[in-house]
Amino acid sequence: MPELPEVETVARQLRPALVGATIQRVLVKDQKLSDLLAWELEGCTFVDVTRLGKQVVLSVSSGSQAAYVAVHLRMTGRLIWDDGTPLRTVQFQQAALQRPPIEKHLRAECVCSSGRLSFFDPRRFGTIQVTADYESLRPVGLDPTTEDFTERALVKLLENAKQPIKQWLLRQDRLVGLGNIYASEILFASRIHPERLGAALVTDEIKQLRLQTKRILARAIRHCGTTFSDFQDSTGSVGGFQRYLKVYNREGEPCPRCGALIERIVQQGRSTFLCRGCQQ
DNA sequence: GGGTACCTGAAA
DNA sequence: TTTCAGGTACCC
Repeated sequence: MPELPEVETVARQLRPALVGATIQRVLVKDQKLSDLLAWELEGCTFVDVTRLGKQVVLSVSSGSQAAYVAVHLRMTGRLIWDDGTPLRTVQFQQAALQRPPIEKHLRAECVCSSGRLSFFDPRRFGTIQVTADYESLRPVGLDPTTEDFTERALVKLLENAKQPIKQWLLRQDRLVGLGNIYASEILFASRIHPERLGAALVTDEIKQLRLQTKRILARAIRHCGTTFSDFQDSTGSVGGFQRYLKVYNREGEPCPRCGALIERIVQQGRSTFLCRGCQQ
């Protein structure tokens, strides 16, 4: 589920709730996450929640000791804070369309003084890593929401890109944070055909690519990672479902820009959506 | 680089 | 029943 904006949203929403809470007990329900137990997290206090790439990083400390719990949600992970007030499971809008999390999918839990932080993950792809070295968690790819994502930097990264641009955008060792949905959306907004080779893009296209990447990510973050729906009302109405997405999951629908039918192609085993009218 | 594997559940 | 899923580590 989560690409950069969704992970950013989770981090932002958890931060104020979690900071200051002290961990009393750590429960691990899924053996794959048992590394968690090797750390003495009981007694530690949450001091920050940040995002690194697509990971949510929970910073904890106990006296002078610091540790960092890096949670990668992969496809279906969810981090939910429950402090007894009405449960805000709506972390980002896609989540609002999911069922509420169920006990069967609870993989790990952190019981705190003021509430509990639960990690749900039906598909069990999610990972949790703990380290004392924050820098070791930093991804190699460039974060496109930072100032370092300049036109020059993108030009440089694309110089040797022998892959189709869509596949290249998904590489976390180049840019971090994009996933299958935003990659299609960004290429549509940039009017670049997803099968163009990265190294073949011309200056104007690279300009657009950078601009649209920044624009789309910023807007998505502003909307709390509202990738799929634009539901605003508390009734949970999904009338505006998918209004935000221009091409993703819209095969056969008319392109909102030129009216041509949106197509779905498969690249490296994954769906890409495009408009041939707009993306030559 | 390109398939395949990892898992489970929802939808076709 | 089959296919698909917003991610990535691992194999050749």
